[in-house]
Amino acid sequence: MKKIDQIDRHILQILQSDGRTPYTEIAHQLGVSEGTIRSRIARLLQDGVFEFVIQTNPEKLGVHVQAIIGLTTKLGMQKQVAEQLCKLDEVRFIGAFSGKHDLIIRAWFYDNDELITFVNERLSQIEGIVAADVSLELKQYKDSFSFVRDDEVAIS
Amino acid sequence: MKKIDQIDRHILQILQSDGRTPYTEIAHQLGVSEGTIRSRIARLLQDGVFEFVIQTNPEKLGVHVQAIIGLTTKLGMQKQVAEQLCKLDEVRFIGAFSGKHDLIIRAWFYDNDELITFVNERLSQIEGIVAADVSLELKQYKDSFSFVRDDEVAIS
DNA sequence: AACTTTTTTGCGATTTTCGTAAAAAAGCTA
DNA sequence: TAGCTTTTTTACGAAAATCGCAAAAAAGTT
Repeated sequence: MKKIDQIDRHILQILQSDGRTPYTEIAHQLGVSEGTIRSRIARLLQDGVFEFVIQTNPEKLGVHVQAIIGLTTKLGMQKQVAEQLCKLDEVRFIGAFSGKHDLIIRAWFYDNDELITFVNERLSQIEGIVAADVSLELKQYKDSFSFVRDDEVAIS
Repeated sequence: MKKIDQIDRHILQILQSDGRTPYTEIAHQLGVSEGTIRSRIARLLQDGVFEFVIQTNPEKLGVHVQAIIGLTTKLGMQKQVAEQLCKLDEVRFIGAFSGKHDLIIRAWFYDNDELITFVNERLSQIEGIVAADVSLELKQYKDSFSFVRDDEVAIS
């Protein structure tokens, strides 16, 4: 995989604020040709550096309840539990962690009922989960998923 | 704000797997005109239902360390702490929660040194943080941020 | 049923993307 | 460093997508 340079970072920075910016526009901003932007984006996608996606606003879709759940798993069953969890649409994040909990997941629900049902019926049926520590999200202050720091892009 | 219907959900579902799908292509898949897709997307963006963004792969950008940190804040200072944290580029998620921790944040770093520096120098300088409980991410199984369940989109 | 409002469609003009070959730049070797 | 190879950028016509907007259709109201 080729090294990512300043031009690449600049492209990523522009796309993280609007993933649909035309290549011609990016080219104009960076002072290079459209073809350059095109081939670089193709390479970055090829190398799996980034993907074009959308970020939906949960509230606007009626998703009023989000939770972070710390899970304790039976020794040796962590991977298997994670794989089961991956299948669930309500679960948006799953990670293995050092610390109090073996797995930490983040999930979203239309309402409290759905959350309760999830914990009582869905989680309890997954073999290998020993304990679940639920934290209800009361307010979200920030949520981003693209990592190109402003100070890493030279101002041109 | 207008109600979101099946066509809107279908549009969102397509865009969540490729945020750069041409409107003509979406129109073709749904059997409506390009103009319909265009006006609906304009409305959804207008209403703040979703945004076009990119998702970067942390590892590919040299971000090898991610952590979830549970924070305990001094009573009445939670909002103020959250606002300070928002300014930090390393912090990708901040939420207020019920449960053991008042705030839970997720942050990313190039290496362990940066994480240590973050906890010791950055966090410690924020007025109102009483305790920080760090969990290191060992492996990520899933991470998505668009909520349109497959079963909510009628197969056409 | 008649009227109003909203949504969809159609289509030409404009803009963007795509394919590709030539030019330029960057690397490499002796 | 000159000469050669590989990679990247540029240029530009063809194809495709987006845009602007007016007419038609559909949905909602009284």
